[in-house]
Amino acid sequence: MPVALELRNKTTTELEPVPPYNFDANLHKPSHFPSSGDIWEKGMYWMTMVWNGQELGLRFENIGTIYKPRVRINVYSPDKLSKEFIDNLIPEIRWRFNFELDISEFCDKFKSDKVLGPLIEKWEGMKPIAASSLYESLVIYIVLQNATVKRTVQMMENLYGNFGKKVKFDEKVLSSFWPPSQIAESTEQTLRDLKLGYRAKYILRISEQFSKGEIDEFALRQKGRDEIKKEMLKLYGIGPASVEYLLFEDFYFCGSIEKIPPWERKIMSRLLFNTELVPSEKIVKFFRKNYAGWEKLSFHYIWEDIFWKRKYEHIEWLENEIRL
DNA sequence: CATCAGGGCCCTG
DNA sequence: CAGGGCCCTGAT
Repeated sequence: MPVALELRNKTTTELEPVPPYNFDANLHKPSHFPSSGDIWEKGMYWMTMVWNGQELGLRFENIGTIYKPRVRINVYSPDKLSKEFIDNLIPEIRWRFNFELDISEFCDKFKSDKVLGPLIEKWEGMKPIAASSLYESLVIYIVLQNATVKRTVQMMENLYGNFGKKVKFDEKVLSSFWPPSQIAESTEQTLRDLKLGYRAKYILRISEQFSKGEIDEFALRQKGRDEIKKEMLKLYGIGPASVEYLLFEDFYFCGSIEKIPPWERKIMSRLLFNTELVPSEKIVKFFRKNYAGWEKLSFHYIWEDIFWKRKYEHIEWLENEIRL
């Protein structure tokens, strides 16, 4: 493992997300698998980012409240960054951490709801957060496929170790992503040796497409849900389950649920119906009936809440559903 | 020891 | 449109 790249230069800025914005519930998603690419503590968040081919370290500090949100952001880099670079970076950060989306209507509408009310009380201002580039998200969804958490983590860390870099900033050493070309110039066998299995082909092809500039993430952000869905399904290795994640977590569409993965189905059956396993349609209908227009975001509140609980207390039945 | 499912997707018939 | 095959790993 090579020594970490030192990011000695620091640029600081302060930004104001659209309220309500819940710093901790947005910068940390306890349901996600652990990664060496970021660290969360209450009120503070560190992560790596590659922007215009430049490795960066980001540190977010909460200096506001839910209703008057304000975030201090340190951008760490090997050398001093130009004003142009920073001016370019800021809107991207605003997008990736979903500073712009206004969910006040959702919070107001359901704050007295029997199920959502108490959760909005706790997590008001929680939204979907991409944090990653589209390319990086696609890689993540591919290593999630047909794998347990442990295996996903293994694949992800193998990729970081082989193609990514370690960067050091603010006393933290974190893994940073690689540019798509890095994998595009690699081989399927190299990826298979990293234990990616049949996913090797998917990641290779998608890396090639991104490296050739065939996918314009910024243009996609301007398009509607159905068009994005159609475009993403064209990608080799991206099917309905991955698209379901993409539409919500990366493009921030908070409505309609179309597909529920098996483990989410089990956990939701338990939470909503106190039954071992109900049909997916029943869960979909529940959300459509009660939270039309906000189905996915509602799901998200229920989902992350149980994983927040899991951080601090042992939940026997849940442990049995999460295969490590 | 063998078998199998797991936070899917592709390909074939 | 259903179903087999695919990588790897740990559980049985």
